[in-house]
Amino acid sequence: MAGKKVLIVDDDIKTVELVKLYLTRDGYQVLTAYDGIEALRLARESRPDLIVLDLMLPDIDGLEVCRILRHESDVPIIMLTARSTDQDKLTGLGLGADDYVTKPFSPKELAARVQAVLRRLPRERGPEEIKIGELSMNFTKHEAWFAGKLLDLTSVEFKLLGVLAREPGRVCSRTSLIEEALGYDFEGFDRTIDVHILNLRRKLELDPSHPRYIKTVYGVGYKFVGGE
Amino acid sequence: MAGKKVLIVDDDIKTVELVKLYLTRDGYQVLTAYDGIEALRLARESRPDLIVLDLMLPDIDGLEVCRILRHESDVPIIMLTARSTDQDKLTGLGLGADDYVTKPFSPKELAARVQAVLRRLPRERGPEEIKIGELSMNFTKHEAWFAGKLLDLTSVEFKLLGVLAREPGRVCSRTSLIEEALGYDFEGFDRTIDVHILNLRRKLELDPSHPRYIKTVYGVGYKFVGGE
DNA sequence: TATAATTTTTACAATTTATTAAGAAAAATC
DNA sequence: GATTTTTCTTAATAAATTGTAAAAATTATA
Repeated sequence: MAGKKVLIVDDDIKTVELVKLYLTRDGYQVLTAYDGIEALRLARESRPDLIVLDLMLPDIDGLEVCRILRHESDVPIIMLTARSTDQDKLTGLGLGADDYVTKPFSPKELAARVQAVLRRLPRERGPEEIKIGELSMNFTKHEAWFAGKLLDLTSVEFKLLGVLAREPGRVCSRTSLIEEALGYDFEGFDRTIDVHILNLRRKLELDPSHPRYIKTVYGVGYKFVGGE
Repeated sequence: MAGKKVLIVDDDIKTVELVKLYLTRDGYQVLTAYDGIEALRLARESRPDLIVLDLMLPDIDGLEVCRILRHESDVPIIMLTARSTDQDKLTGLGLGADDYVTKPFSPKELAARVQAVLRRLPRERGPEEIKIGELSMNFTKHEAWFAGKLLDLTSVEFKLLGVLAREPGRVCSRTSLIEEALGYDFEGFDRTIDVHILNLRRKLELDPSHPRYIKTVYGVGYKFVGGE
């Protein structure tokens, strides 16, 4: 596998260079940014596999950058914080960073953590690409293709289709779809799923009223089938 | 079905009380412990159906408690951990907790996870696919095939056939069929089963008036036989 | 802040399934 | 063979589930 891309964001050039040195030595492809704006631009453009993000940045707060990125992708983030007390505040905020490292840190330790976070990814996320019949989904690119065409899905639709398509044929109850696609903390109703299913069908079924791919199992839930 | 027993172990009274409130509201019977010793004693004595276990405990470490319990039973355990990084260490240790929840958590989310873990238990116990003679049933796909053809069953018919076919030859009374297929809270009449059996026979018997597979045991109930 | 996009809720229609009831048929009992 | 009990079958009704459109709420973006 070609070296994975890591984006380092910190306003201190020395820190950036030091970390870059270590990560490059470990075979990573390293991108750097010195402020939040640049970080967001690079993150969107180059789609790094991991981001090391400092809390204190000259323009946008690191917190804010983290929050924005979290809404756009699942890219793992390691937060650099000044004091260990900050860490608790951060975890409290439920930002969903994958790890926290307290400054000052040894670059070696950070490199080890980068490796650790990247190593556990595939286990947690499943394959990053699947194909079932005419459907193919790429989870790193966040793209779904059907019958040769790129589908324009919202993020909820994408997640929902992902859950269904990862196990073709398996019936998923609305409850399990909510847990897996919307999260355990979702507080809404079952029927929300119906509407998303309806919208999905409109986007990928030739005849949405007589679906060939996203099937209803009356009284149980929904399932995705290859279209046989 | 009577509420299942859940044991909550945490040294923080507020956390325990909050979780207890939510689980009680969901119909669970809740036991509580504030240290490892007490947790072990209660687990052995009361045999809860699930344990919510904090990692940090005043006397014995939560890790140790988990390890000990794992040697004594298969009771599902949900671990509460301080930071997501701890989770990896734990999974790495192969402790075999059934789920991990990072603090701070929403009590609602934890309640949902408790329910999810308990729900998937029975499915894990019974096989998800069975074959008896010409009949095969796949419970995750919710499909029943007979003589090479996919049967178009309603969800009650599917459940009914599942109960019968999981133990071929065993006679099931209408009462037990109702309990297992329609649920303990069903308030209707025995005769409902007769109609479902009739409909099932029409779907899988060559000659529904002279059934070869779904047999009537006069005065007792019904049974499924391989067709010998 | 205003605007657009997305997500969720609501409400009602359409559909499917479950249940009941009641007479006919079959089996057991006397 | 008549009687009683149990099961089978049909058909009408009730109940539950799903589909759909549109409004409301939320969230992202300019």
